[in-house]
Amino acid sequence: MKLKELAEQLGLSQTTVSRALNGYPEVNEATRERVNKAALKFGYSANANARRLAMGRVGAIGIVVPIHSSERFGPHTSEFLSGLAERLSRDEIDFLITPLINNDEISAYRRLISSKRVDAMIVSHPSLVDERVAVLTEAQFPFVLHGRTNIDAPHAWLDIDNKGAFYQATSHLLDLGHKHIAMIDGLKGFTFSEHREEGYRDALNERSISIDPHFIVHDCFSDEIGFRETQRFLSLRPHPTAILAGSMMTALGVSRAIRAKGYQLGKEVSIIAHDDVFPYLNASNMVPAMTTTRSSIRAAGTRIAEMLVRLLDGETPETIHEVWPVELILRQSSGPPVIPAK
Amino acid sequence: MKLKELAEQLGLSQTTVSRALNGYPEVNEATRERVNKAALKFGYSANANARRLAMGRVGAIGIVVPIHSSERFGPHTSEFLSGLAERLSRDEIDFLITPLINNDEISAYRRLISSKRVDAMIVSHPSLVDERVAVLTEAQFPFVLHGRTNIDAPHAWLDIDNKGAFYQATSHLLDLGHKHIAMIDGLKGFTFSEHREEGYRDALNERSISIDPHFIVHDCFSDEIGFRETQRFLSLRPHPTAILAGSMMTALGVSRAIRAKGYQLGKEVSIIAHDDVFPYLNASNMVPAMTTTRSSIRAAGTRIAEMLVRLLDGETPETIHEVWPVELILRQSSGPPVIPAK
DNA sequence: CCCTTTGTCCAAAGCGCTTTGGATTGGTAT
DNA sequence: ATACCAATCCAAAGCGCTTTGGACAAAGGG
Repeated sequence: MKLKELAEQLGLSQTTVSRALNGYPEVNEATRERVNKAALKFGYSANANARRLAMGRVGAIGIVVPIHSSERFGPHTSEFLSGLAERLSRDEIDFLITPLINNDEISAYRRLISSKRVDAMIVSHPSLVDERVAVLTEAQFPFVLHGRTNIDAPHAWLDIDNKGAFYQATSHLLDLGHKHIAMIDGLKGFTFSEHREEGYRDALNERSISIDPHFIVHDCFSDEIGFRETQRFLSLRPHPTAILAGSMMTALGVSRAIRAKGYQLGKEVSIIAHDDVFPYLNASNMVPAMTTTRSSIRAAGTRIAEMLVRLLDGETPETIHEVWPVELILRQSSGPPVIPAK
Repeated sequence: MKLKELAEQLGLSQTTVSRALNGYPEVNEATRERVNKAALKFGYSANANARRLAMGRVGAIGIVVPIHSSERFGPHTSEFLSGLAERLSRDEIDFLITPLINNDEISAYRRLISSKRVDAMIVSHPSLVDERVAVLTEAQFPFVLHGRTNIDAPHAWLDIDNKGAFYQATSHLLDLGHKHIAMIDGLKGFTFSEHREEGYRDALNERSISIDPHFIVHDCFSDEIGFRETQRFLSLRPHPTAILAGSMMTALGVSRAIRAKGYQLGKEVSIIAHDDVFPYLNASNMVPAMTTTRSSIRAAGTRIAEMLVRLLDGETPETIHEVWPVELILRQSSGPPVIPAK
């Protein structure tokens, strides 16, 4: 069933039917109702391609997901997308996921722009100087950045206070009396990793505690990395009495390694993890309950969707950005250091 | 830059340029090369909407993701999508995710069909008699089902042998001497959950062991459910000496509860989990290493993408279906039951 | 009673691409 | 020479929708 046929059925012109369906004012309410009823009855729904061709607007936003790299389609991404979806579905905007294979991100973004298949894009995991952001702003293509980058050009973004989070966590451990604090951070180069490290370093520097490079790891977030690196940490002399974990996945591995060594969490070795709030992995349910810096990545997705809608409604990107504070939630996995009973 | 302009630049007709770009034979190789170069130089890339409108083909497949329900956008979904992406990106097919809010699945599928925005769809988590499958086959819309359903109409699907997996796991536990085996399965109504329960029941019936309804739980897959239900199990008299967990998330909670009770995994209480193979959560890395029934959901995604491509190439759905066997991998979390030292 | 306004509706012109049905050319067979 | 064929290229007709620029009638103002 196409518009033309529907119009014929109703004895109206395509124009009127189209307008009725799209809520334009210049059509009689009675007519509109008649049209709506008929559309429902015949199961008519506009051909999206034709519609977009005619309007120039698409009703979809684009996301490029690298599928082979380490920041792959993991639990963070899916929580984030889930949050996005929550808001975007209200406006019937769906999203187009372009998987990236050859790792040529920039050209993937370029193609997506010129193919006119999306109205806007979301870019995640920025580096300190992110070329994608540069390309998109230059092309005047609307987008929201999840994270921060140092590119000058005005653009919309939302980020959490990663630096503050790790500063807080580190300071808290220092307050508890820890002198040797290790960190398993995200991959080098990403802004969030750098910011976290900054927070960590600032806290240590503030107390004039020297920073041991062996205590800093940059890698992907996984149980395995957490386990392996913690084993390494614990074999050092002196070993760290507290570990910052960049994600809950990492934290699982860290906890495992601590326990494997016969230590108790929050006693011989403390741990504070960053928690993106996964519905299936709850920090407060762990044993012992895990102290975390907490910020829902899902909520961030929802908010970013909100920003995107504002952007598409014509709001200027300059005014759209937010930094979310991160709360430190004290639970049992962090406590004053205890000398291991030898 | 649009086709017309490019054609003018080249002094050719739109027809020729279009054909050159799309690899049609009736254009001189020299001309084709000239066109390709120019396209590259001017950064021309066809407007996807116009192209689709003209061709009737889209270059995207659709997925409806319920975002509020329990089978939400979780780690399973993202691993699966990741697998899909791996294969689809080769053919430059991207996917359109339609978030579902009001839970009116059927009409979401209907809209997606009639809006002509996708060439095919993937449907996941079927129930025993799945209405979506019925609607799609009736509409003659190409799709691949991830899982199985009892709908007669021929359709393409791929499923793992859930029944066999749980039959194997249960039998193994019985071989070890367990008499009281509990199961935390997926939500009631989904085919995979039902199949798993069948496998479990068959194994028990085969040995004439009566089935205690208190030992069977249907719920979503999460750490929390695993923990809570295992606590409940362990408070029963007699309590189960082995627990089947439907997912690795669940298994985490189960392990936690077992340990919290002061029991050792594989001793007082054994556990076998179904492992969908998450890159960030490795069964063999756990302590003790976890016995699992193992089948990569990511690989399934890739294979389903493959099937989809075949379907779009005109292959008939009748011939496209596969059941994947599931391997039981014995590790340390399962062993003969040990009477708790009271 | 004529003129303007307002409320409805319509015909037709795009949107940018693919594809059908030729037209043109140069070469080969008759 | 004539006819025929293959190799190239092109003009124009869609694809199904939105939107511009009126047309037409009823209503209101003088």
